[in-house]
Amino acid sequence: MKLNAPTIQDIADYTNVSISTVSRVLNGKSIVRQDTRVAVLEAAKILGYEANVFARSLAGGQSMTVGVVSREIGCTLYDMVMQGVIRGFAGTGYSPVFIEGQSCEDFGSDVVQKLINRRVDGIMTLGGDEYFPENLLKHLPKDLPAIVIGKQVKGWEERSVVTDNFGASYKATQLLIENGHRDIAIIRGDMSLQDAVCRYDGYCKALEDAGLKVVPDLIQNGDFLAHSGLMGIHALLARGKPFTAVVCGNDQMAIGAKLALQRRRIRVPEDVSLIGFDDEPLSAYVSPPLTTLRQSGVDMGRIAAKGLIDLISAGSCDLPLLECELVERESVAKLRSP
Amino acid sequence: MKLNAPTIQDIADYTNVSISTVSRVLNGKSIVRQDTRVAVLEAAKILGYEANVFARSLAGGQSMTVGVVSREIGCTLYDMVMQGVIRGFAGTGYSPVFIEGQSCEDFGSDVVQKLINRRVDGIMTLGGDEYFPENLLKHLPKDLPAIVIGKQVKGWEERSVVTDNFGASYKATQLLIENGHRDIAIIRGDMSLQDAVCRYDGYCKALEDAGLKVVPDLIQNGDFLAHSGLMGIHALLARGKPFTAVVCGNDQMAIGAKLALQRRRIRVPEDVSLIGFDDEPLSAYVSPPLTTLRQSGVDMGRIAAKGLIDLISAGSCDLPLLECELVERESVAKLRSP
DNA sequence: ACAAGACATGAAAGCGCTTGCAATCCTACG
DNA sequence: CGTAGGATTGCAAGCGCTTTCATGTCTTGT
Repeated sequence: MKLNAPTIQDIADYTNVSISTVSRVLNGKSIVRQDTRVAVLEAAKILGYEANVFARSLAGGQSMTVGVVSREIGCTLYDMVMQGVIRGFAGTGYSPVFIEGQSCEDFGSDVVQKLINRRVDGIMTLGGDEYFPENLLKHLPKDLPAIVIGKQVKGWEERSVVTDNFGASYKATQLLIENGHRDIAIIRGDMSLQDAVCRYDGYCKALEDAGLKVVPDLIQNGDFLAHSGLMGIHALLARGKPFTAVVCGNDQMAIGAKLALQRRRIRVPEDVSLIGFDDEPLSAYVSPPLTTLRQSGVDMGRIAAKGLIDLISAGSCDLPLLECELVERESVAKLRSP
Repeated sequence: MKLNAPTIQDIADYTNVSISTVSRVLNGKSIVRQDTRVAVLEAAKILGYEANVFARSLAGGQSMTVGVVSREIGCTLYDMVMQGVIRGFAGTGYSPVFIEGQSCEDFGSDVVQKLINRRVDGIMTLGGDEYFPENLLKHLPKDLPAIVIGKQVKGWEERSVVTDNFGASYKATQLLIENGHRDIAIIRGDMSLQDAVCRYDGYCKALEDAGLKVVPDLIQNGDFLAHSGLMGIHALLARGKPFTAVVCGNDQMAIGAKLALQRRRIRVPEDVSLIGFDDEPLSAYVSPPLTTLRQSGVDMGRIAAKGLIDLISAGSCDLPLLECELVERESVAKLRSP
């Protein structure tokens, strides 16, 4: 527990070279003779050297910290993404610093300034609504590596990790259609968030491709929380327009919807089929177990972390479009012949 | 978006004092004449000065970072605690740095060294098993502010934020007893974690206080995940010892248990009552809605963050013992007269 | 064998901030 | 009015590391 950790000076003494040389081999960017390099590296290992992040950063090197900026937190998926980010950076030497955005207007300059003051080596944004990552991104120094998670932003396709919400929702709706359903309702998530609108679009497209109509009375808004799923069913029912299936913006709402249905003595899936989104840990254990589309927030976070590190160190990264896996459980059933 | 943020030098120039003086007023620890102080502060505000964390830390000041060290993550509650911690530090100037512990043996010196290298101003530990926070704590420099979350450690009573698991579990069991239940099973959480054993102890005590026996055949181990709740019911049932209620180590397991029960055509709560722990978002929406004990991980995190800041700046903190609130829903019913 | 490069390395100047020590300025007191 | 002693402030030395710029050192071509 030495409080005075070894410095490059120690390594220099040990190796009989100057600290400049030590610095050079440690950074690996300049040319150093092979044997010197080896000697220094060895000394570093023996001495248990670990760079002082503060000194390094002060001197103009990397700060080894990356900024993670998110709009207000609260959505389960993005909580998981943050976990993934934390784990993704664990052991890499980089530490994520979280910055929560407040006002949407000033989001740009304000936050960016904070980030710059912190001397972050890169940033990532979480989630997205109408303005969010864009406002910030446009204020960013163009050479600051950045990755956006959870929103498709024009010009950032290469540097974003997003799940194919549209495609997944399309698949979900299609499953319902294949099971004979024609009157398919939807309880949408918070439409100010891109995830929600993509999922809605997928639903519409699937309907259209099957020659079905999108009927306004079967569209209900929610906010991604269970309670809005529950209320959504009541609202849908109140309209009098019959339906035999509903695609929900996420599992939380699906589970809320399920409860509302069951409370009304409407059986799931015998009377109406339900499909969710996310595959939360509990979704497999409600009754009936929820059919859903699996998406892993933790993985997104991990992938993003790796991507950002690549971007910082190599100048480029290779990010996949995340597909959702359809998890068929018991909340979807074939439409009974009327 | 000035990349060259104002420095104390700028303030010094602006105010016609030396940087030493500026530094002194900014740190507030030394004596500075009132009017100088005011002038400097004003200049700082006008210039939009924000301290360079790296320089400050390098020079021996605070690093404005705190270490958050946790055993392997994965438990929902502690995920929430981390969220709370992040939010708790948001806007305070301090940034949490997360360190995940690997091997248990070396947990002490190894991690502490990392922390020291990072020059953290304080640390907090998350969760606890047989050895965890202790091993680390004993290697800590005695003057490094620290707070332990989620475990009661001798000598750290004043500096820990823990929920009264024992009391809460006692209450849960008592509720069952009051409802006429006598054959009360328990599905415990991962007993290597203190939370789980405290809850088990509370269960035992409540039983004993009511003149009931703790019967081994009604004790089943789980791991806090839903699946273990499901398996737990099967195991319990297989033993042939009848029971009319089961207290579960957390909501996840309770929900798993519920599914297993329903699958076996055993009704909840008519045939067996169920009580969980945590009050997860979904727990109110399963059917039947789960009776449980509410505990807020986010609050724990927030409280801990505030506490640590107090500890760092004031040298002391005042932390409450968190009580759990009994949330009565529909998974517990009076025992039907046989 | 000699000069021109190509290579390697060292010296030194900071990065922005804290702090021990010395210098300066007041105040009260004799 | 002179001065001791505390209140304020300025100086300067780093904290550990990156990065020119300059100095050697070693190859090669002829």
